[in-house]
Amino acid sequence: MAEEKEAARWRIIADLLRNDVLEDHYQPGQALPGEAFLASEYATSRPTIRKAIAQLAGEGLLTVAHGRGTFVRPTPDRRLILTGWPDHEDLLNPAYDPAKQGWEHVTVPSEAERAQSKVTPNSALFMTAEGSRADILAVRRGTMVVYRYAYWQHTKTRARIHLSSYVLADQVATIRGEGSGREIESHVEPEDYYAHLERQHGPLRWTTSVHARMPYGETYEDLGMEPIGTPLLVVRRVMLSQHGRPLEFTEIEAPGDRFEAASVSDHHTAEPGGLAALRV
Amino acid sequence: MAEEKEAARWRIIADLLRNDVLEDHYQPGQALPGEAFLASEYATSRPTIRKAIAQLAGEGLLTVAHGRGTFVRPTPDRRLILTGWPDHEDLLNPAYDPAKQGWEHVTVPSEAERAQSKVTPNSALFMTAEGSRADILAVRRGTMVVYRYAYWQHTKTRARIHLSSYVLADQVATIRGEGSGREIESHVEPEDYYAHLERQHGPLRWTTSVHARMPYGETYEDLGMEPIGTPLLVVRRVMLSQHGRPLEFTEIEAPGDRFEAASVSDHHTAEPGGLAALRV
DNA sequence: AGCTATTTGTTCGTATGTATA
DNA sequence: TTATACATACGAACAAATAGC
Repeated sequence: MAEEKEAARWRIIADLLRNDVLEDHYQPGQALPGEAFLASEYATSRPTIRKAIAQLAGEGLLTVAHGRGTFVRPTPDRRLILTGWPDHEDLLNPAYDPAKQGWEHVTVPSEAERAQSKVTPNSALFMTAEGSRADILAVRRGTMVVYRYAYWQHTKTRARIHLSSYVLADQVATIRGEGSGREIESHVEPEDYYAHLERQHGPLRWTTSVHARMPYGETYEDLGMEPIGTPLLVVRRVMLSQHGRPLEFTEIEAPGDRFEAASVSDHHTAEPGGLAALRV
Repeated sequence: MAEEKEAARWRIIADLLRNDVLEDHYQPGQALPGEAFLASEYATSRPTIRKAIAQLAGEGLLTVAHGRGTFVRPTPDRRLILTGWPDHEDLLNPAYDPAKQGWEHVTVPSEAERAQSKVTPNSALFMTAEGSRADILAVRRGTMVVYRYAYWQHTKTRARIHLSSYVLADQVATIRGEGSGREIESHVEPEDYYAHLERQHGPLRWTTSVHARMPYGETYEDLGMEPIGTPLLVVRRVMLSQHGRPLEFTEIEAPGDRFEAASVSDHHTAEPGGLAALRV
């Protein structure tokens, strides 16, 4: 017969605490007993209690606040990011006003630090495509693209998102030479990117994808996320020529606990209430 | 002027190690030096190193294996879950064969444990709606629904997903009485749920939503996920009557590092290669 | 404003257990 | 079997953030 190998103590305690949280033994927002109290309660040491709490925080169930206590994490309603709408706007167009969807531009902490940088929100920067950017646009690494970005904040809920866009550079500019000797002559203004691409390649096709990953680095602060236990939702919309060639893609990064992506089969009926959702 | 408050040592080390990983200083799959070595390398203690490593594991960058070492987590290609297709099949229909999409039924660890349970995959169980299930179907908690579930495994990649479905019980059965004295007379077989609902309420409308959360409990084992640092991708497809009344919804839970949800604007062109994607 | 009590955060040393090669 | 690696656990001390007076 199989020996009953007992689980680690911190795991047992985590299971007990998780049960208490899921069974509404503690209400959302409510503080748990202090670590010292729990340690004596479960006849163990503080490090063991902390390990159990860290586990539940990583599962998104608890939030730990230095000097204040440990709390059951409230689960806010998720705002909608509506995909698959018939019309596709250039959200990174400098002339685009997010206010009509209930959003406003914001400056995030990491931007404030590098204020002297060359890149600024909604400006267009020529750079080389690397990694997944190159893959999505189906070009070699090193191919030139135009990068634009912005941070938006939802006016009511103050939830933030990060938007970025990559346009194949040779679609909007003439590039001479190679490497560092490259010369770029832009002949399309960022205000006209989408109109220009549609004239050149229309009718356009679009694909949308949604995935999730764990955030790291400055993303937490920039998007005002919980430092642990919250995934990052990534929505990508790719513009394709009628022959299937990728021309541009827009990426939205949003805190996974505050947003969901949704689509409806019928666009003529039942628009979810007014400014509630972001259409992308 | 602002005092430079130094970050915690484990945080500094985590930043350094993260840089090494992201800069491909260590290759995916490669082992990092042992904890003891790193501790002496950074002139600190093993617990501090472990804290830094735990942070990066939570960010999905490292995988720690007991007795083997710490490794850079390989990022597998994500399989597609294609949403918004014109046809909507009942994936929980006992007659539905997942093999035609390249999948097979599997029994997961938590099922094996409760083998004597009344619920079995692809059987229909009458139960009461609670929490988000009730919200999605827009019914009061306690309203009866029919619950079905299954676990599928992708034949090639062995990636697993969890499917479940909830049908409003009064659509497929007659319910007499209240509470525990309730009597249920089912007059539609699970094989005919979708056809029956379409006859009663067609033409149908559909919405799809995608969100992410952190998994907990047995989900890790059941879906064969990394125990930390991987979000759970949740895809929900809701069947609505033409008047907007929710009748059923299907939910897919998938490991966030191995799946993404995608949709295309044009269904007539460029189906992504054969059996590659799950259409939902 | 300052002081104090409370609570979580960081770090170390140390010991022992368990999985893997 | 042995060596190596990670896992668990305890105790202790001090730092830092917060709340209340």
